[in-house]
Amino acid sequence: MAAVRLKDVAERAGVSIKTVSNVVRGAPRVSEATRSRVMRAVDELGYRPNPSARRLRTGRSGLIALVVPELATPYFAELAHHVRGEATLLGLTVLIEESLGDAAEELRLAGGVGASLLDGVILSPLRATPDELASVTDEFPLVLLGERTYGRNRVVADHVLIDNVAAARDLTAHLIGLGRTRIAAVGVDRQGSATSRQRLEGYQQALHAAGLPFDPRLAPRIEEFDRRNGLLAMRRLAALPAGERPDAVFCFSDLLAVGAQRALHEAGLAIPGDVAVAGIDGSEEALYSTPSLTTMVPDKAAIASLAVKCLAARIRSRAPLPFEVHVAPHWLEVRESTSGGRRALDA
Amino acid sequence: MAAVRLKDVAERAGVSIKTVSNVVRGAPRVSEATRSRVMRAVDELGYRPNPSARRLRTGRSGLIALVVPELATPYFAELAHHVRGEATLLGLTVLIEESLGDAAEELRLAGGVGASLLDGVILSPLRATPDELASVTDEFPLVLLGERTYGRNRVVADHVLIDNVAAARDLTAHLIGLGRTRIAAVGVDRQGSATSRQRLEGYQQALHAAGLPFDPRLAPRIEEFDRRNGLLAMRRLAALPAGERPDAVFCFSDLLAVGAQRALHEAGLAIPGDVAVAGIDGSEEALYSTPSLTTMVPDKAAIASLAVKCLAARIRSRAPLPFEVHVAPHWLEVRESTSGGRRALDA
DNA sequence: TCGTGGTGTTCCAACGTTGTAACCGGCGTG
DNA sequence: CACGCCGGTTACAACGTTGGAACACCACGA
Repeated sequence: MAAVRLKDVAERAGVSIKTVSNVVRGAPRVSEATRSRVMRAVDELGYRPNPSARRLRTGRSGLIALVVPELATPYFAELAHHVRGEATLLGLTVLIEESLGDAAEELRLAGGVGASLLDGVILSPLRATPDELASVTDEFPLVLLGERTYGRNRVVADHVLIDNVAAARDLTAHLIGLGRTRIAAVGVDRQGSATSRQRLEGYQQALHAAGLPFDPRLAPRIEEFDRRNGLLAMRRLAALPAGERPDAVFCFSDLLAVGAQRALHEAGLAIPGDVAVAGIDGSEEALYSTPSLTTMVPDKAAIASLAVKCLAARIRSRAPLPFEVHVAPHWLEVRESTSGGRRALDA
Repeated sequence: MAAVRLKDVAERAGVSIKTVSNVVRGAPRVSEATRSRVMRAVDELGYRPNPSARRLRTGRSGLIALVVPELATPYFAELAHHVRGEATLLGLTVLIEESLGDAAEELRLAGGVGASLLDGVILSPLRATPDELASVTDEFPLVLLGERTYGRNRVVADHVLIDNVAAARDLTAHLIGLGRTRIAAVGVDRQGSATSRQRLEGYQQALHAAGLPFDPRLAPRIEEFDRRNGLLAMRRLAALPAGERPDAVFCFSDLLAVGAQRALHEAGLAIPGDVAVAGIDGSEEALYSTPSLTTMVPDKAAIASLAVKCLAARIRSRAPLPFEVHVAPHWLEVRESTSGGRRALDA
């Protein structure tokens, strides 16, 4: 608490308030003598600048928000972890918000909540469309994760993403490479989110390249990317007549894959003997599941780093920069759920 | 960004700034006529109060922090989710911080970071001792999760916790009730955190009540409550000579249990046939693991609710209230990892 | 000796809000 | 009819900080 103000420090050091302000902000034009004298007074009194006053005066709060659909989703929790770390490096504080998959809430949060509380927002949109978000983006620094403009040519905001189509294509190709021919895709959502569409696209490309037909029955619709939906979808797939049952499942998230594994376990089907399973996210949960889960890993550290740096740059320059699209790397981790066997993890 | 101020609204409504302020704050002494006129102006201009200015004037920011060791831990992610929900109900915004298990960082964050940014803090301490935290607590609203004073009689802060000793005792008793006699405890940490000590205590109480000896070799020391430590600890336990190997494992977290299950899987031991496994946390991951994991569930919603309400009360009353200790309920979920079988989840 | 220029410091005002006190008008009461 | 009271409104100052202009000081060259 200790309401130590610039004024107190100034009196102690025998200089004016403004000089103390100059020192603590690291402004130039301060002699070494006064600087050290002021710093000593700062340390002795334990002065900490008042963020509200600073914000009121400068219009900058040093506060950014990360908006994710759901914090308890491992992927977003891990991402939040990385974003926080990256932001701390840049002297920014991160406010984490949940949209809970509500489009209106996403739009509200994209605009900066209490507007003048935040300098900028990193948003992982689930329902809100690029067009809707475009209205915010001229006035307020906003970086989008994993979305991309469709339909129109113009980019409406900064984007950081992985190549979802390629990731899905490569993962499907991996399953095809195992000799599987009836490959299901679990993750086509009813609302038609961009992520879902892109992964379906990659999946279809891989099927097509291998001369395999696309069977809509193997691409059931789901509501959310969570364990429960994976479980329910896989139960239905496992219940298909013998010849029509899939021999591999490409899940659009690790959580879906974990749910699918559970359904296969209940149905008494072997993984990968009867059905191979793969996910996307690179969550630690996937590594430790039984069997360990093959997954396509987005480089979360890179995504976080690019997003924070991009946002920081946009905040710094008030002038409207052209929007950028950054693509983060991804890679495949092949594990027991597609390769079989029982290896010790190197943990 | 639409810098609409009280002044703008006042001009539009033809009243003074202060009257507008009174209206938006819901202060009494405003006639219905002016109230509606002002509200209309507010809506038309899209006025949003400036949090920084408000905070500067009132000393309240409506911002609280939740400090957890690690966001990517499912338990804390779920807890954060609940805390956010509860705080939103009370009109508070939550800033989520990670201490990364560093005592100094915990102390710094307990003090409110930039002090004057936050109204209060909910801290889940891992390393910092109650005595260290006591220095903060007189000056700054602080609620602790899951710690409790030891050694001294005085309570140094508000606490919200579950009865860890009882939870551990009941869970161990459950394992004993299955007829197991060599029950390992995975979760004794080197730093001797309060949580770890309390759970060990409950474990020992249950052993004692059943007339079973305490074998220190079955209570290996670990570093963290994560999957990796569970894996490594269980590997060592599984490598014990036949007669000394445990036939059940009580893990102090679900993550440890998941790691332990993985080690048993690698060692070719059956769960629960050879070794029964149980955890604490009630994470969703535990429900979907293979086999599904018996776990002691802390009522996270209750913990979050109690913590937020307690903190809000302390913030409201500047006067030093006596410290309170709230105990949240917990219950046992018995699943395949101790009961055997293969049931369909009712999801 | 006086300017000149640069360097270091101070003074003033303002950011948007709210608490306090003062103000105004109308009503009920003596 | 005068007075006091109270509901409703306004004026003013202050919260802690920083940008800009003004100011003092020193060394230097004219």
